Amino acid sequence: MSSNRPTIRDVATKSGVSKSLVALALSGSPKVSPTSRERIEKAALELGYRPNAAARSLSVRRSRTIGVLILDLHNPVFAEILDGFQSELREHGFTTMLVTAGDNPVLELNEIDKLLQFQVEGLILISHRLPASVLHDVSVEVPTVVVTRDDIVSARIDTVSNDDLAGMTLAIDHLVSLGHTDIVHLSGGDNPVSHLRAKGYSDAMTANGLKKHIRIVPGGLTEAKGYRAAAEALTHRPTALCVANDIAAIGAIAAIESAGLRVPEDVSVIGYDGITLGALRRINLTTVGQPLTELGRRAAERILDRVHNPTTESQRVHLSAELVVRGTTGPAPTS
Amino acid sequence: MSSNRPTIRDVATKSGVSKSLVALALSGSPKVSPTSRERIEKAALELGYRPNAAARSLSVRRSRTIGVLILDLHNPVFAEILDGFQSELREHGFTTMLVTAGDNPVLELNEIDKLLQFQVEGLILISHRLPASVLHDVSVEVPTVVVTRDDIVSARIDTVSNDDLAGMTLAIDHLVSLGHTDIVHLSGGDNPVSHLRAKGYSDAMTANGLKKHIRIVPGGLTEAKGYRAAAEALTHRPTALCVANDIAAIGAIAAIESAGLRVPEDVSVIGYDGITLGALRRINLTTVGQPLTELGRRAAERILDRVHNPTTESQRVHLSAELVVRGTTGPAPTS
DNA sequence: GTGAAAGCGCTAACAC
DNA sequence: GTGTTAGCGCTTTCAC
Repeated sequence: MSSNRPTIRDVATKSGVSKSLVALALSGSPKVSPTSRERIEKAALELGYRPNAAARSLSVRRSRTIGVLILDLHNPVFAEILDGFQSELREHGFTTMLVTAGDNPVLELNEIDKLLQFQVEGLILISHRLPASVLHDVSVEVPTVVVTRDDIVSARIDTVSNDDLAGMTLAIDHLVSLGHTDIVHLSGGDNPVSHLRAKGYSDAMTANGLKKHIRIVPGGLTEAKGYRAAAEALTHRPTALCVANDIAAIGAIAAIESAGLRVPEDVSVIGYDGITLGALRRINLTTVGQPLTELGRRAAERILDRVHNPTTESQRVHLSAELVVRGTTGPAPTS
Repeated sequence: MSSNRPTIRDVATKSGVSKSLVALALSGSPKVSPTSRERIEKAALELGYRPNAAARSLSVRRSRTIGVLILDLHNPVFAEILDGFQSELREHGFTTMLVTAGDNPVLELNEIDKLLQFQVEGLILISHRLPASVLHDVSVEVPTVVVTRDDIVSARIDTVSNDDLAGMTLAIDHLVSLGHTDIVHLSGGDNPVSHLRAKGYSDAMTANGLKKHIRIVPGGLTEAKGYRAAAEALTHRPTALCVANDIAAIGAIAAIESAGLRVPEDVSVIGYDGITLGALRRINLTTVGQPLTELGRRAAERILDRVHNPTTESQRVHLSAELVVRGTTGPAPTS
C-alpha cells in the first residue's frame, strides 16, 4: 500500500552516508565518528525512522520474541501468571507475543503454528490441552515451557507447575480435620490439570481411609459448570465440596445457596488456584493457593535459559501450593 | 543459531522444482500442474516446512497483523472486548499481536513502538492513557482505533465506545427514582474514561435538581481503590454510591459491609461496565452494562475497514449502555 | 506450467 | 571510520 515509511536507506541519503554506517550508528557502535552519528541520529529523528522488525529478524535470524499461548483470558489465574513473566522477559530484551484460542483445540494448534511462523525463539504454553505428541513436535523446533501442567515427559520440554497432587491432599486433609467424610469432588473436565486434581482427590481420600466415600461429579473450569456440577452433587447431600478451581467453586457456592443451603454451615466448599480477585474478598473462599506470579517468573527464567543454551536438559519446576483457610469451610454438620 | 528450519528452497530441491513454483503451489495458484503440486506438497509436509512470516512480510510489505494494546488483563472487561475482535480479525486472515504495559504510560508508548516495528497494519488501543498528541502521531502511520474512549478528536482515529454520559444518567435516574438524593460518586481516578463518567454524574445530578448534593470522592478502577474511596465516602453517610466501574463497586460493597452497614438496605451501590464475572452473580451488582463483546466486534470492523480503504474518514462509533437492575440498589432508607 | 532474477529492509563480513 | 557487497526467505514480474 502507501507504505512509505522511511527505511534505513532514506536515513542514509538524508544524512549523506552509507546504509551500513547508519546501521552501525543506530546500533550504538563505537566505531562511528561523533559527527556522523549526530547527523544520522538527527536524520532518523526527523524522518521518523523506525527499524523494520521483519527485516531485522530475517537478517539476523533471531526474532527476540517469545510466543505465549493462553487458554482463557477470563480466568484471572492467567493474568497473574502473565504478570510474572511479561516483565521478566521484557527486561531481557524479549517481546512477548500473546495469543489465545478460546476453547478450541484446533485453533490452539493453529495459533502455535502462527507463532512459529513468526519465528518466535521460545514458546510458553499455559494450560492448553494439546496432546503430548504435538507438544513434542513443537519442542523440537523451539524451546518450550509448559506452565501449570507437569504430565509432559519430554526431554525437550520444561514444565513449571505446582504440585496438584500435594495441593489436593492439603484440601482433603483440611476437610477431614474438620470432620468431613462425605466429600465430593467437582472435577474440571477432560484436561490434564483436572485429571491430576481428580487423582489427587482420590489418592487423598484413600489415604484418609475414605476410599468408599470417593465420589467425583464431572464439572468444568467455569463458574457455570461449577454451578451445574454442584447442583447435581447436592442431590446426595455431601457435607463438603472440593472443587477443581476457584471460579467453578464460586459457581458451586451459588448453587448451594440457591438450594437454600448455607456455606459453610450446611456445606463446606474449597477451591483451587488462589486467585486474588477482588470479588473473592466478599465470598471469602477457602482454597489451595498456587504462587501464580512466581509460576510466571519461573517460566520466563526457564525459557530464557533454554534460549541461551539450547542444549541444556529440560527441567521440571515444582512450586508448592499452600492451604488458604478462609470462610467457606467449617466443621461438618453434626446431623 | 541452529536455525536449520527448512526453507522454501529446501522444498524446491527436494521436489525437484524451482523456488518460485513452490511459492505458487503453496499459495494455491491454479497455474501449477497437479503432478508438481502433489510432489511439492508432499515434500513440504515431510520437511515440516513452515513459511517464514518475517520474510513474507518483508516481501509483500504487509504483515496481516493487528497490534492490540490492553491496559490491564486483570479487569475482565478487557477479556470480553478481546473476545469481540479476536475472532472477527481471525476470520479475515489477520493475526492479533497483544501487548500490555501494566500501569506504566512510558512502557505503553514503548510497546506501541514495538508493535509498529513489527509492521502491524492497524492498532487497537484499549483504555490507555496516552495523550492525544501521541495518538495522533501514531495514527498517521497506521490506522488506529481507540476503544472505550471518545475524547479523541482526530480525523485519523476511529473511536468505539459507549456513551458514558448517557450511561451515568441511567445510573443516577435509577437511584433518584428510588428516592435517593445523597448520591456520592466514587471516581475512577485521573484518566479519560473516569473523567467522563464523573462529568456524567455531575450532569445527571444537576438535571435532577440535585446540584447541591454533588459529591465526588477520588477513587480508582481497582477493587482496593473502590474499598478505600467508599470508606471515606461513608463518613458522611450517603444513601447511595455510584461507582466508576464494577470492580471498584465490589470493593465499595466490601467497605460498606465491614462498616457494619447493609447493601442495599442502608446504602445502595451501582457500578459500571456490566462484566459477566461469575463472582458477580453472588454479589448481584446493579450496574450500567456496556455491550462489551459488541464493542470489540465493532473495533475489528472499523480497523478492517480502515486497513482496506485507508482514505476513509474516521468514524466515532457509539454504542448505548443499558441499566441492569439487580440486587445492590433499593429504596432510599426512610431515616 | 515453469524457472530466472530482482527486490523487500536490514545486518555483517570485508575492503579501503 | 566508512562504503561495498552479499544474503536472510519470500513473492512477483517476466521470459520461455
